[in-house]
Amino acid sequence: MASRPKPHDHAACVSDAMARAEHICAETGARFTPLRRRVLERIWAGHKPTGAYEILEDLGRDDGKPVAPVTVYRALDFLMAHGLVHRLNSLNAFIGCPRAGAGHEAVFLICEDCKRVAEIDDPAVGETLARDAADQGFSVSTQMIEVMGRCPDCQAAAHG
Amino acid sequence: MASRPKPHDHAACVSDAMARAEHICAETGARFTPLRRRVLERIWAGHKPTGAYEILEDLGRDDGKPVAPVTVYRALDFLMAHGLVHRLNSLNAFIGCPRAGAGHEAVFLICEDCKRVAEIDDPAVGETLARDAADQGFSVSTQMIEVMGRCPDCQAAAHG
DNA sequence: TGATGTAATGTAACGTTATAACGTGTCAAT
DNA sequence: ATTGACACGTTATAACGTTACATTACATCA
Ligand SMILES: [Zn+2]
Ligand SMILES: [Zn+2]
Ligand SMILES: [Zn+2]
Ligand SMILES: [Zn+2]
Repeated sequence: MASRPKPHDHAACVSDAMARAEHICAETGARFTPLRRRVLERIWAGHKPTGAYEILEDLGRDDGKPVAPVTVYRALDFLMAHGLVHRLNSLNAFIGCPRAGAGHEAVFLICEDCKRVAEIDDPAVGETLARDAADQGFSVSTQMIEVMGRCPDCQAAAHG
Repeated sequence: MASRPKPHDHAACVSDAMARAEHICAETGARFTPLRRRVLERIWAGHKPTGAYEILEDLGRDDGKPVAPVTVYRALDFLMAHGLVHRLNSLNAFIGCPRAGAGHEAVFLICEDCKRVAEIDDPAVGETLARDAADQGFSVSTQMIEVMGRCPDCQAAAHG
């Protein structure tokens, strides 16, 4: 509790993300419907990996009317297709992309303690993998790189 | 169908894997029980990613007596703990490790067409990731790197 | 040998994650 | 108004994974 390295104005962080989404959808002619907006908002709200059923429950809580799984998954598919969220395969969860729009190969640093995720983008990683794949005659379409470990805060908290 | 680049003597490939498993378990004092052996055999049999329930059904078919999911998962946990199989998170499936014993950070090349998987091990990838993580003050415990794309055979088959 | 402790497996129920199949509403272009 | 594309609703089911507790196998030692 001593230091707060990054104040992280989360309200701004969320509204930025929504504005970016709006912009991207407008550009591509994609329909950023209320449902999709709500799902994206919900994902950004906690700023950490969020399960589909977690979203589902929250949407249902918001306005009584229960939501079906498929509804959420469809929205998630849309958001992923437009690069607005990523799926974390090791967690069966989704997280907002802080660099939406840039068609990127991301690397995720997932804290095993607090579950927070940092998305970094080192082109060298993708290049190395592409080269390795090419050596095998393998042509790459997409990558999934998830690194588990401990974030700085949680290391400090464990003050080991 | 024209060329067969690698004849791949699969019988030998499987029996090698089983022998390695035997050896590793003997060394570490782990019990390579009949159940665990059957699960590992089943995974190697197809030489491609195999779902837990696929294994489950085959075990049940073998000797009438149905097998419960938990039984399979327990065996899989054991096999993973001893580095004999890997889990492919993007497929919810398991595959035998061709380099069992070496505690390694593997990279998986997964063919989206034929589902075959090549396991490669380029230390540079892990090093780069570790450095990237360190830059963020993040300490790495494990990694998961899965590359989707097309294997040489399937590229040839599509003769694009 | 039989008692004892530990690891492995059996059994039943349950929980979580994801998709299939088909119907209805919405909206814009012709 | 008709058409067609797309989003969303509804229901059911598939696929994946775990909890809790009972039983059995196996080694160790009194
Ligand atoms: Zn934020
Ligand atoms: Zn943390
Ligand atoms: Zn083989
Ligand atoms: Zn292939």
